[in-house]
Amino acid sequence: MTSTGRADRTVTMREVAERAGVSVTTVSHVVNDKAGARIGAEARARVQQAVVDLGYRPNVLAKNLVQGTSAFIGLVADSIATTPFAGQIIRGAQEEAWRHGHVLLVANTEADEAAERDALAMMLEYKVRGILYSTWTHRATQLPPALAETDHVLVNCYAPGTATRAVVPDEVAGGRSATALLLAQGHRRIAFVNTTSPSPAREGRLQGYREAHAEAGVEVDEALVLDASPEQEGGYGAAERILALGATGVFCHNDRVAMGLYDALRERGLRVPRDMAVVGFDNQEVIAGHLRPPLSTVALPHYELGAAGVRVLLGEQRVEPGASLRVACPVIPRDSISAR
Amino acid sequence: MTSTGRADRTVTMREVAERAGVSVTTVSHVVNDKAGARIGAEARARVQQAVVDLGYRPNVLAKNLVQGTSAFIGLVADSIATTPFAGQIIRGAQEEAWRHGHVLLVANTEADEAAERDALAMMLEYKVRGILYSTWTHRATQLPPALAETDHVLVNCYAPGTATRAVVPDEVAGGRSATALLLAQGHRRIAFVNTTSPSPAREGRLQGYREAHAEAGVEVDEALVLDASPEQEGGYGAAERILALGATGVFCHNDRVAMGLYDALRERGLRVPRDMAVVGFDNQEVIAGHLRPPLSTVALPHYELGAAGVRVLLGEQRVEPGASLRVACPVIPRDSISAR
DNA sequence: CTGAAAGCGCTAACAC
DNA sequence: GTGTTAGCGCTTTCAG
Repeated sequence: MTSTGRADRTVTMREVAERAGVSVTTVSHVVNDKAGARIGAEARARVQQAVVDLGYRPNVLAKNLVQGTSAFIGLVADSIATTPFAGQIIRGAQEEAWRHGHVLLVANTEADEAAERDALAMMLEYKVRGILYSTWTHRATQLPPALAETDHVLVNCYAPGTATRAVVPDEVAGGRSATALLLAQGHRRIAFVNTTSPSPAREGRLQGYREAHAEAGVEVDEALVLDASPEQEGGYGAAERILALGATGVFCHNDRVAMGLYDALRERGLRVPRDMAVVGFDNQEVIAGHLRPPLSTVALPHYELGAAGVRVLLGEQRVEPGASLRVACPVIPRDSISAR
Repeated sequence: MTSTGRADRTVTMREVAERAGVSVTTVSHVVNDKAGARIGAEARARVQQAVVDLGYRPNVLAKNLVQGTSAFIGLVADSIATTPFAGQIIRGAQEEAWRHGHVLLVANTEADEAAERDALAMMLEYKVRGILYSTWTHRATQLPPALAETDHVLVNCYAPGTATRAVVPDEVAGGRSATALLLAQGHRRIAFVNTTSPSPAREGRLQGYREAHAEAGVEVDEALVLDASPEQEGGYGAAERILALGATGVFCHNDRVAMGLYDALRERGLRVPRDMAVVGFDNQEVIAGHLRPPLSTVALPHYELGAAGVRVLLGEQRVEPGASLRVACPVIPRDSISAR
């Protein structure tokens, strides 16, 4: 009657014990490969056979209960929609959690306060090991009080003036890399189309832009720094000004802005990179990899943010209370900066 | 000493009972708002006060154990990366699960068999109520054996020749809608840039294209049906052929193809929609909403797929064994089909 | 080497 | 109205 059981009625350890003719203790020992447990080869084999025959699956919930620890890590995200970004954070967190034998409980709040309260309550009731509180876009945030009831770390956001640990992208270094890409090609008049909305990305990338110039010994003409809405429309609309400034290269606040800029340039019969070198930010796959020519950009490390968040939470990676771990933004060079 | 407790050491029901001077049963009754339980107003108040004072959070794991039911629903996804699509399925499933008092356990397998086995094992050990098995792109799939150990439904995929229930997008109706959009504007020579990869999307949308023509009493010139790789590059490359065919409107297999086509048209000095009306598919926000002009398209109902999957799993929505629930693909009209 | 027994935090009869 | 009691499936001393 050896068949991989379909657990209509869930098989318990006691049943395995009975079938193997041993006690539950013995079953527990062999199932968990207990270190200091000396089980006879014969008994062990019988147990293993019974496990297979019955299609036994341990009940983690019961195990957690008796051990007083759960292997849950909660991830609350303010948005999962719109872009692949949140998905990457989830993926990074999930895979890293797994690697450490933990399981991710995901809750999406769409920035709704009630949903957030419910989500946290739920996680606390599941006795999570800790909570990752993440936002879709890098920003400062207020901490919901319930977070204090368990260990937590912020992902892609930070709480100024608190002792909370955070994991965020290194915007400054990213801005520096993006600008350096252009500088390295010999560009000296590099426009920067920054976003209009105040954010760490806005400040950080601008600072990076300045630092890169300083490192290269190039003076920044502040007139080259523009603001535009951080979408295709913004980039499209900025083209005129960029051209008027005599820039030969442009660092765009994000890939969508670059996409809009591409359109505007094309309409004027200008070619990238021959007439204008362009660098984006975000590495939004659907866009950056498929523009003509493919867009050089700097990637936002969402996967890494999620993964690092888990490591910090589990104490695998140390971050001082109140400090932020800055994760590097890798450069993705493509064809928009040098003719081939 | 009324303070919202920070649960360093987790507070149990027994402690609440002691503080309130009642038995655990009473606490259980008031905490769960038990229907047939007559608890004195006085005792109830004392319990509620104790709950607050101690910062008590029920332990769902223990509750699940005794009740023999868990509130977990597993969602295994083959990919969470690349696009926002998987994210939307997750979001739909998560929110619908919540609405029914359930919690989503997410596992990402990146199409890796071992990861998939582990994911299923994990979910089974957590005694999930059922599993949603989803793929990133609509397709036929093989069922991993472990799935048979619990209730399950397929999301965005299907298993031909099995009794498994599935929830998939209605590609045919979607293709029909997209084509009808063009037909309604008076277009009679409508090119269809289909994908080169065999898939339900390829067959379904083509059938929809034909059906729409039939309904409008327009003969289909088969020469108007082209194949191209389902990305920007494919659309860009198809422009020449489309123009040669004398089409006045194009239905693109997806938004990315449409984006590539836009580029090619612009390079030739042609305008959308004046010189060519364009309709996409997928409603990939980052693209469709921000092309110039914004692209009319048909949305893939990923959120709904996830939500419907949960409903089917929980028996809220009936689907015959072996059958597929087809979810409508809503039309998203924008400016790419008629001059304003 | 193996088993008996206690108990994790909670619910659900069933007494009182 | 409220308390007692017996488990849920499992781990873990502690005996044998």
